[in-house]
Amino acid sequence: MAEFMTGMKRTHYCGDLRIGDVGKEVTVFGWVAKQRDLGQLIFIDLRDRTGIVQLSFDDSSDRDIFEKAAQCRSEFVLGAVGTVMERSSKSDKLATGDIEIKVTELRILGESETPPFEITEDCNTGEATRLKYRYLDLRRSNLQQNIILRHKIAKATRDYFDEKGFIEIETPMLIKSTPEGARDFLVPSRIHKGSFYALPQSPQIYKQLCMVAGFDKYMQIARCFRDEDLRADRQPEFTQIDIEMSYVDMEDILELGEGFIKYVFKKTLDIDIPTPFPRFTYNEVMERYGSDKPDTRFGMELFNLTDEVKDCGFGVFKSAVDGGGSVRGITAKGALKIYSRKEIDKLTETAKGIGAKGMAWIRMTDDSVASSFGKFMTEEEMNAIISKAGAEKGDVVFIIADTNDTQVMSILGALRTEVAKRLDIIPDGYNFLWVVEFPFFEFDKDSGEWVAMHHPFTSPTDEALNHLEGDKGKVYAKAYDMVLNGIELSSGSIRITNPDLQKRMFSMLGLSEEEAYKKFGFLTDAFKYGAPPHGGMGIGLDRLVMQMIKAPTLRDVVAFPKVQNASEPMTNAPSAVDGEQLAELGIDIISAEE
RNA sequence: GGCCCGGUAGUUCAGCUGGUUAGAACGCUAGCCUGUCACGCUAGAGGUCGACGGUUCGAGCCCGUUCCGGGUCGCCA
Repeated sequence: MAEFMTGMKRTHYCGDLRIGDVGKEVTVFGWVAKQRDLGQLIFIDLRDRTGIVQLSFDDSSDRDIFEKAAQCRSEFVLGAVGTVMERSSKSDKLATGDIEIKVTELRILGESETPPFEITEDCNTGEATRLKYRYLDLRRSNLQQNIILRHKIAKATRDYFDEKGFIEIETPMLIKSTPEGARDFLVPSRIHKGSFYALPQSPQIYKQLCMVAGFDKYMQIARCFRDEDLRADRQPEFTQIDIEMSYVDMEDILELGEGFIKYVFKKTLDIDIPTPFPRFTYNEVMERYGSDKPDTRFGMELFNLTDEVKDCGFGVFKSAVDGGGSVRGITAKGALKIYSRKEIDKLTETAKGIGAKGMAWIRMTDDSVASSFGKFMTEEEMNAIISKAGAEKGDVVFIIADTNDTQVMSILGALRTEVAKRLDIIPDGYNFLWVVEFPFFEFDKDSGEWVAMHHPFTSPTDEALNHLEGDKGKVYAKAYDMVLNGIELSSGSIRITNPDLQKRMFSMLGLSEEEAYKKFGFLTDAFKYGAPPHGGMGIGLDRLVMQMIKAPTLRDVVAFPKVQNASEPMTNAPSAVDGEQLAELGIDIISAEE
């Protein structure tokens, strides 16, 4: 039977006790991490969020306490009063290894069934089981440290922006659905049957209205929701450090963002991040890394073979070039041993999986140049390719050709990361960079139309204003992404505040004036009453924490995450609700899709 | 929705070409043990081999379907 803690008051956390505390009478609380019963001597490792301290029990002192200690099992909750003693045999594995508590009063405050997995730092139990018992998983010190670091980062974030004069403003969670971009999570209204709120994908519109309202500098650690499929770095609900400020241009925001990163890394990890961050245009990162969020911790940059092969005898290359596309490649240095023919075939399959029609290759062995297409090439052509590739003995070259240039680059971008992981050549470190000058429009091959790459309030560059209605492929946006080690950490833009320009943008996006007003009228109306120029950004807090501690997945930095099918294994959300609840909301029928 | 990987004791895994009673380690239970700290020793309990169906004299293993988990593509303005 569990006992009451009446009269006990904690004097110390377990992990805080040191040799200097010897002789003190202390009271500690925690969980039994381990009990070792040696017959007439019992040790209990007691754990709380700060660490572990050893309790010792001696048969020759108090018989009742000793028997109680013998009953203790893993994860029992204990309260213990005792004297801090220097250990006769010390442990260098614990921070508290020099001391132990000789217990004079012991209470079992909560018993525990045998837990479904051991609560240890190096627990290798499958994630599914751990997520089902997330509250136990979270007892593990490494996960606790993650969550505590997250708290510190959030605290540092508020401190930084507070110092810079930002005001944290809460924006609503129940908002109007605007079906652009990601899918909204919908919330039915009881009072307005048949109508729905949406959960915010970001506080975008409200923070812009805060600028119109005159708050000048806004920030919020804001929860955001997107009803899209999950990834290791994507959860349907996530937290964004959301920022907006008035009377700024892009430079001001980038500087603020860099300052923020520098501050947070220094405050929480004591790491110096050099600023300013390198800056690349969108076109440059695509050409060099095949990605709009490149990992620059390693090289293996893309090269362009279009000129070298435009007249060659290899039909695949030639027709790609003739069709308006390109032929590009990457060179994997010293990869010959790893990329056997069999491994190349596997990589080809990977490439096909991400949209490649095929993959050409060259293996630079000691005495020959083996390739999948050599027989179609003259020696000069082959030499030109090898020279452009910078390939030497021991290297393997991968080449992709397609009539779609962007496709070629992004496939190689994906292969570049894949190969680097396989070769294990990615060094530790934090490589920040900005990607700027994003194209405003993207040509959608399926529909044959130009579609916006950003939300419709993103400002085009000053230069683009002159030819907005001209070549859409040449219009660039005042948009910027902060990238860290191949992950998009932050995205932002300078907004349109000029009603005429906004009208032009809506019409270019194929939105009629009526439609635009229906969807965003409240914002464009607001801009009629004096809108300061403004811009901002949203920094993914979860991704930032994940990168800072080098966690492989977001689930390691979110206390109660969702799994791949968007459910929550502990509570089994989402779940069916009863008919009465639905009726009250005016939702009578749920029609099955199939 | 597509593709890839996985599911055997509480946990992590092994299980040969389909063949007798499905194993190991840790954990758990009981007993012994005065300086352990991955305590040690002895004994023991613990299994719908994810589920359903099929092939077979015989299925953990082969086939089909399905469920669950992970990754990824689509998707994420």
